[in-house]
Amino acid sequence: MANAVTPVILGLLSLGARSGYDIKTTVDRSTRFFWAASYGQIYPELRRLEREGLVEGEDAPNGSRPRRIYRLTAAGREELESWLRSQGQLLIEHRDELLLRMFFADALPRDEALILVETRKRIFEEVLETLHGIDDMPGEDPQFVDLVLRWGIAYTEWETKWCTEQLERLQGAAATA
Amino acid sequence: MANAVTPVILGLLSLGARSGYDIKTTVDRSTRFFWAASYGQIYPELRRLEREGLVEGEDAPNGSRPRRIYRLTAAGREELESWLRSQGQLLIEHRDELLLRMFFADALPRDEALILVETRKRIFEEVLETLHGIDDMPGEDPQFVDLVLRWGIAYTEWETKWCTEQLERLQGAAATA
DNA sequence: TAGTGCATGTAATGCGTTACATGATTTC
DNA sequence: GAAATCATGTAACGCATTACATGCACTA
Repeated sequence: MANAVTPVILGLLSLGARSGYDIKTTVDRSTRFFWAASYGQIYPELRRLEREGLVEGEDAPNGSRPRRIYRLTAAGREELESWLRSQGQLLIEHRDELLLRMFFADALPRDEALILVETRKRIFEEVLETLHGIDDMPGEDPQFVDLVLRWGIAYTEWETKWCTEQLERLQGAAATA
Repeated sequence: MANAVTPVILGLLSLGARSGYDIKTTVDRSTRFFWAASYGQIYPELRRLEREGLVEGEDAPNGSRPRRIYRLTAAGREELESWLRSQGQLLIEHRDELLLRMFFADALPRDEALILVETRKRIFEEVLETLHGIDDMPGEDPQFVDLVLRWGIAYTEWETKWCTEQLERLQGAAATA
């Protein structure tokens, strides 16, 4: 995989032919929660993948508005499957500024520190609404696409639950202190 | 906050004076799970923060081996607190290649797709061991530092539990199909 | 005395995001 | 007819990682 968008492009095309614009739109509704992608990566990579023979582009203009949809070639599907089966080190990288703030919350008075936990809870509640909105969208998703959406909802619910529990615990401790 | 390491540096110095090397070592045992930092960021930023008067460096060589430890100034503490209290958009960004693979697992035969879930479970079990190792390290942590470590352990346990449940569900579904 | 850990530092590299440019089509 | 959406594309920018350079101190 040449770069970070490569598997996203091959993967999304395995679910159906799409334009670069479609890929970006789909990413923004699905993988962006754990794997983002921008136009600046997608368009150059599509052309590179076509040169390499992993995808095939076809002009499909809407009237005189240009449009090019890509489909996976046999070689592209093989490449995708080989990535899915690969054993190497897989990347997990989180940047979570809310956690970072909680980590240093000892520098604040206790009541203000607790607000940070409340804020985290509120933000995940908002994410949960977004995810339910996606879940309610019409159309059947492939099984594992759906599985990952379930994961997102379950994870987000877990986060809000954790915040609630910790707030109770910390506030309880304050009462008995 | 000028860049991504700034809050980490100010935050860690709020817990005690440290050298750049110490900061990197501490980050690698703590925040790196949700906020990484490299030497290439830390050393230049320490000097910038000193120029700005947010930290104060003092030479503290070990024999003839040079060493410089930094402490937070009053201005630095204010900057940290103001960041902790800031209301703006806070960044949450995940890159999780294991989830990405699960998302596209429909491209594989079912039994191989399930292996991806098993792999995810195994990897989080390994992370859990790492975290227990950190937890077992001697020394008292400040309350919120400890809270975030608890978070890490609880989150990782949740991940393994989720994988176990989904494997059971998916294997059960296969049996009745 | 060889290897590991302590300690600082930077240059090169690689990469992704942001911002901008352009223009057609659909919707209100 | 204005605004939003569809659609493609790239140049500039910012930023973090990687890799390298250097050298002392401790320990097996």
